[in-house]
Amino acid sequence: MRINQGVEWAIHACVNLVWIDGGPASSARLAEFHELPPAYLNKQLQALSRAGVLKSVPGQHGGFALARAPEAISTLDVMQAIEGDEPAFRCAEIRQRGPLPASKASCRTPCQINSIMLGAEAAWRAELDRHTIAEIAADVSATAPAVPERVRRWFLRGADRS
Amino acid sequence: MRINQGVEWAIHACVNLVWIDGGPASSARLAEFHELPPAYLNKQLQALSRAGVLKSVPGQHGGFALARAPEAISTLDVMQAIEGDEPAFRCAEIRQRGPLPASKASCRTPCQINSIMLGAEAAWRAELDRHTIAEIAADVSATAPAVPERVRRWFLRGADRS
DNA sequence: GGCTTGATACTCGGATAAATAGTGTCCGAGTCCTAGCGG
DNA sequence: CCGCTAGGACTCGGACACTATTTATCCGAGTATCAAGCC
Repeated sequence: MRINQGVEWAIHACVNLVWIDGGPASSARLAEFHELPPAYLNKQLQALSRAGVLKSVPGQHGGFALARAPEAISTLDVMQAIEGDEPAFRCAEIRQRGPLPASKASCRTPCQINSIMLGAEAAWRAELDRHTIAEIAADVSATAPAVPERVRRWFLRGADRS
Repeated sequence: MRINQGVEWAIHACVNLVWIDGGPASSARLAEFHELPPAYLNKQLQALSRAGVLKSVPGQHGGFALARAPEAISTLDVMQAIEGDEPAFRCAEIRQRGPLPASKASCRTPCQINSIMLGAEAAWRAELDRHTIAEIAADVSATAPAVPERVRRWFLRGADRS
């Protein structure tokens, strides 16, 4: 089992967007900042756009911008946007197969294994939901106060360069 | 992201082993009970054996048996035996790359994103660790009291048939 | 009759192929900006 | 001088290859069982 690399990329991108005041930045430029493959990052950001986390701005000075306040974007939102909202564990209901299948009456209640797995995933998501993009940005600027301004300048300089 | 199907199979297999009093059952027979590919289930059970959850008994009337009491086997144990113990989220430290890499002083503290992700996974594992094989078996026999005995008979009948 | 010994049937165990999900790339549709043209 | 228009450059967006992981399978090594032969 492995979480998509894109999740990490997307969160970093969102944090960077916070520091440039949510203003639109192109996927190419966001990718350049972390030496990522631009087209693939673009694909991830598209997913975030579809999920309503980001909004895409077409045109020359377009790009991706935060769709709402960073306090209202949790890491879970980003995660689900990229991974999809289907659970990691999918019960195949094998208890209903084989020479001694579970009776239909038994299957009225969901499979215990499934319940446990889904419960654990719920705990996992709840923990992710407790942390927002704004919180991450605040943490970083607490440990390295100069970073946000430097990042902002780098993105603006790029805008000037064009 | 997707959890290995083998996890579900392995837990079902463990529960069945509880009902036949932990006695050894061959992977072929365990597979037959749920219409699973025998060789592949065998592979999963091998992983559990390596992890010390099951013990393998070679020879004619051999198979796999619980290595310890079902109360001492959590769903997390089974999960980690099959999925491995490396975290689902692996930070690539992309903050250290690109034109504006994070300073080494900043990297003294772990990446905030990584911390959040690992914390969420810890919550997930903790939840899985709260449930044991014995608990699942008890739940099933509470909703369908006849099942354990019927399963036990089926496995024993198989032993007789040989 | 009891013990040794060999064959046998069954088990696990790891090495080896298909299928699927993740990773990465490409080019087209659409939009905004800019520069030139006419009024 | 001001408004209109055509062109261009840049953006997202989804369709198309490539790689790694998961899924599935096969055959060999090893062991307990069992039966026959020997003491």
